[in-house]
Amino acid sequence: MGKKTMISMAVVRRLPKYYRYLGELLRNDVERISSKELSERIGFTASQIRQDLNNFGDFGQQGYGYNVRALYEEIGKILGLNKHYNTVIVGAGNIGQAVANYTNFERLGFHLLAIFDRNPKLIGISIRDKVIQDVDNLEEFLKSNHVDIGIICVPKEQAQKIADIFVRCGIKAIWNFAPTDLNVPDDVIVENVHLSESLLTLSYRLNEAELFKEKIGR
Amino acid sequence: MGKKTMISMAVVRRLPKYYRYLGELLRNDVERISSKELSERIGFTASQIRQDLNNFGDFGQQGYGYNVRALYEEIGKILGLNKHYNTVIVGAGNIGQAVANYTNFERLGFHLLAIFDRNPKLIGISIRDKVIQDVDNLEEFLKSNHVDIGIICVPKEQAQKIADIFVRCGIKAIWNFAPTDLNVPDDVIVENVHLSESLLTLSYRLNEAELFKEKIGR
DNA sequence: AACCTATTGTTTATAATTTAACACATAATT
DNA sequence: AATTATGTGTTAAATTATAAACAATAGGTT
Repeated sequence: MGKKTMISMAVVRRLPKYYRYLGELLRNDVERISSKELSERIGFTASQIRQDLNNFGDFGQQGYGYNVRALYEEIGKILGLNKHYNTVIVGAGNIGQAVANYTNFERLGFHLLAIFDRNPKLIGISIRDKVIQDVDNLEEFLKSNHVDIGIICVPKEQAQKIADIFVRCGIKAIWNFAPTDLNVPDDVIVENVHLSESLLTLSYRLNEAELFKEKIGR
Repeated sequence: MGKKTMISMAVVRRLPKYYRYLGELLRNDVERISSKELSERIGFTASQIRQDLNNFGDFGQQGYGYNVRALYEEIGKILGLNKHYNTVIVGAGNIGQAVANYTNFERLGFHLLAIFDRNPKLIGISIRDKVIQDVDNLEEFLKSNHVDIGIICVPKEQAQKIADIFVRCGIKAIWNFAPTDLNVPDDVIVENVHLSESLLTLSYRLNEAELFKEKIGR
């Protein structure tokens, strides 16, 4: 029987939240937890939690629940956190610097190899021991260093060009902060962080009640 | 007949993307567009586009399609972009500064009133003409200034405390960059930007194939 | 040791979301 | 002016996601 059913994105996007909550429980020395109790904390139904976890294995035990440490570690493995990733950031503006400085990523196994920019005023400056390099050297760098994840923090006009370089150099995962949709082959994964879209969603929700009040009014 | 059916989040989260694509079309002097053509560009089905838009009104015309400018403006209104919002940022670290410097938000109508931090080394420094203030003055500031959106960019340990202040001062919308879930009353909207969760999702997807290869193997 | 309780993994039911179908209206064409 | 194309709004069908139900099993208790 061919390939196991792939996991839906709905499930996948909940995994990091499980991981976060289990990490907290672990730090609070909680040894075991039932789907019901986790449900009350995390805000998913107990049923959903059991179903989500069962996509990946039988981690629980009847009458007992889940061992917090074991489950935490299992989900870590599922998320690929048992491995190490090399990353580069392209674009050393505000977002690029923010990402570069977020030391927690390093702790999770995401190692920043280099930072690139095209602004001569930034090239040469150091961020966390990394000298910002000229983006013209990006392709050469990627050819002589193994990079797992390329992080795009340039303005949207330049984002596709950077993505093309990443693809050409064999990078299979792109974390994209530019407010645009990148065009890449099917075997390359793009994860977008679109701040504007998040803000506009907030703005929508802030106005939703009023929006429909008006509609009914007329 | 009571209240109009609320719009599902699935739909709402697509609205900013419509807005973005329509803005691009507008800048390229495209006058009209059909759901089919938009579908090919934006990557949603034509059917979905028509259904999404129809939640808010009859914006199209049979045999013609949608007028790009009119639709762009309509969606802008739906997103609440015909209004003006006052915002404050709490936390002037890397992310706080990145958000503060993102001038595009200003263009969309989100006006930054003030920035707060508790670090004495940051207090007094200016970011885009705003002097970083002591977070101890936050509550007082909020009482004498109308703020629509509170932006939390502090470490997770302090995030709830800031959220409590926001709530106490009547703020109804919080944009949260701290990697934690905030506890607020039902009438307060929280929009999270959880960078770690985004990165872990990417990491998961990068490993998914391998994950199930192993599973089958045993 | 037998029984009761807790809690899982899994199946079944319900709800939400997405896609397809199509009647009908407008625009373009002959 | 009549006819054909296009393309919407809307209803129906299919798919996906979530929640509920429950049999099975381990742990705790008398």
